[in-house]
Amino acid sequence: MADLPILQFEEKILETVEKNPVVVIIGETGSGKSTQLSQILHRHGYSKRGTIAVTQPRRVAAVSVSRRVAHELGVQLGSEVGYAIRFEDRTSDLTKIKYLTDGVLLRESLSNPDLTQYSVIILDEAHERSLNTDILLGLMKRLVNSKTRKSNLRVLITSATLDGEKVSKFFSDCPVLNVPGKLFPVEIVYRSENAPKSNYIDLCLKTAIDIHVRELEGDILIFMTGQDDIEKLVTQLEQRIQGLEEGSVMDAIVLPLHGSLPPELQVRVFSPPPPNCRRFIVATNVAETSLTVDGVVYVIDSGYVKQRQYNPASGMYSLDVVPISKVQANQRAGRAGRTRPGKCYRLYPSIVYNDFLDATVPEILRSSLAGSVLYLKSLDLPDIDILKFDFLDSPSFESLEDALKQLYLIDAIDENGTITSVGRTMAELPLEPSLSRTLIEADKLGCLSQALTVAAMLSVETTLLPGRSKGSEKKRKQEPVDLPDGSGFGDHIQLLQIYNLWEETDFSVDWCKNNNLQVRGMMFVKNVRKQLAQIMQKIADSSLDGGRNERRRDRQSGHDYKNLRKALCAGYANQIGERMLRHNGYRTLGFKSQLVQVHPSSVLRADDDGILPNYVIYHELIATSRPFMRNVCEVEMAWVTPILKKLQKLDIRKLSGGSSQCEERTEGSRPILFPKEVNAVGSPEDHASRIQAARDRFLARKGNK
DNA sequence: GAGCACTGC
Repeated sequence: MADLPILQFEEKILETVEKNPVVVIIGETGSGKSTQLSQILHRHGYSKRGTIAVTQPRRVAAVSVSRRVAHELGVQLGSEVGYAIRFEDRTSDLTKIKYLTDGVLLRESLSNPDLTQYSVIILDEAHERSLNTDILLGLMKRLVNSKTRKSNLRVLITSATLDGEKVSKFFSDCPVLNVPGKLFPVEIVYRSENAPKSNYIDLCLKTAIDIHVRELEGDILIFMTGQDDIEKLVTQLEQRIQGLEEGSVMDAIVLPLHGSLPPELQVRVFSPPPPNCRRFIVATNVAETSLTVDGVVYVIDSGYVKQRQYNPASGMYSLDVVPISKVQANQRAGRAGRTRPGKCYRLYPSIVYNDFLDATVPEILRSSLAGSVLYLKSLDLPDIDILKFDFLDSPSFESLEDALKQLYLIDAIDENGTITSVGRTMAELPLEPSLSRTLIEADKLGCLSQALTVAAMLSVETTLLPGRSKGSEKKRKQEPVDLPDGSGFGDHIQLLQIYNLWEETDFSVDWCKNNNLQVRGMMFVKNVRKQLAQIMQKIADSSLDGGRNERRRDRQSGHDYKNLRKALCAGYANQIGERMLRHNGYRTLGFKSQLVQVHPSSVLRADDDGILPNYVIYHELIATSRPFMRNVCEVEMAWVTPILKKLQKLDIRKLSGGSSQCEERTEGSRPILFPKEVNAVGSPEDHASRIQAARDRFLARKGNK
């Protein structure tokens, strides 16, 4: 600890923080910023008039860093030093340094907008630009300029080299302090411009084998885009390694590493290799920030990453392979220099690197903003127009208006854009707006218990069902599992039935395993459901122990889950599909109609003539090979009609509080015009150009600083 | 008849 670079800057940091409400700290990896900044301020009395908060984008980081700090200070975790993450608050009245996820801090500011309990707020890893961090940045700016909060708040923001100036500018040119890191030098090897074009998996393979044959010992970390490519490369690497002449090179093992890998296989990368054996770790960007693998000396960087993007014009998500940013490329390279000098092989020429964006396009420019806009509306910030909220990178009008329309259709805001009482209740729930609206409706219709289960299952859905790797596919076919089928009504109902069966086994771990369900995922669902139930308890009309009655009612009414489906229809009023005549394609209803299909993984059942229901609600639209509705549920026309009437009344001018499109809006000194016609299109073909346009806007703004 | 990177309340 004594030799951490940041400690040499203690005086300078204190002096700067003393004089300035906001300070940006550029701290490279190994600088010790995450553990030391809070302690420096604590030592010098900043914790006397309030707690020092340090936010982290990830739960594991909040826990592990606070543990380190408690250890360094020689105190019990949970006393002077503690942490707070969802489901776990290990702080007490004694706590002076509190590590928390940025999501938890956002929840806290919902009940105490001035955050008066804190004397200092440190936003750590702000350069990752998570959606939550970006909203916090905007809130912090209001807070330090606020006249109501007199208590002298200090805000520290840690960022990456390439982005510090921008953050400083956002906070009225606040000072920027540079703290060097403690990484070993990493030699960067670019691909030659004249090298022949080649498939990137082949390139990875060739480069990795070259390193193995020519270079000294040390593990190799290879950054790929996804599970498929990883599996292909792993197989090919294993074959090539077997083909090498025995004794000519050291032994080698190849390990895949990605998010959907079962935890027990993930941890393999943390156990050291046998002696005289090189490890090839083939990873997605989990290995960039979330997981740190020791022993890596060589990094191979494909230059690509898979990113999820939202297109507000079509309401559709897509998952695209895009070039990484310079910040990301440097982060990847840094993984080679943690224990000794290393090498990073970039599979692209340096001119390609120079063309990368400085920083990754922030999440706030790539997401549906309904939840965030509802959150901001519920804060009741004085004199605030949501379309003019001061973001570090403002989302497009189109994206904000899309959010407003969605919120209007599910009754969270009225026709003037004002938050409703339903909307306020929704904001209290840690769910996406469609699901929180479903819970409120379900409460009215007497099926809250069921809706709680569906909402909980859907909010962890991705980690739940078995991986789709070929191995497990085979396994599943050999011993077919007997999961319920949603009685033909669709996926929401299936999720409910699965949970109910699990509950009947008294939440048995073995039952999960036998049915190919991820144990940790299911446990998380149970926790989420409990948390949601507690929040609903405070506001619910009906009592919650009615779960059994609900089920009995459903049995009596022939298992049609009518009330639940009706509640879902209210929650997903902005996500309804109407079947086309004579075939099973659907058209989405709403302000931007799309032609879509039910995702093949759905359990929605066709009738005897092979015809699907006339109306369905869907959880999300995802464009892969074609536009699909994922997670659908049958609804009835009678429930849809009133929604269509409401849709016709929609007036975006009123909704956005008078500021319609085409209004001039200044950003810095340069006015930006948003032409009306951008909203008129929305076919999937537009999508690529739309993402490009978003990137261009982002670049233009950066160039304008 | 397709398949999805990573987080978080």
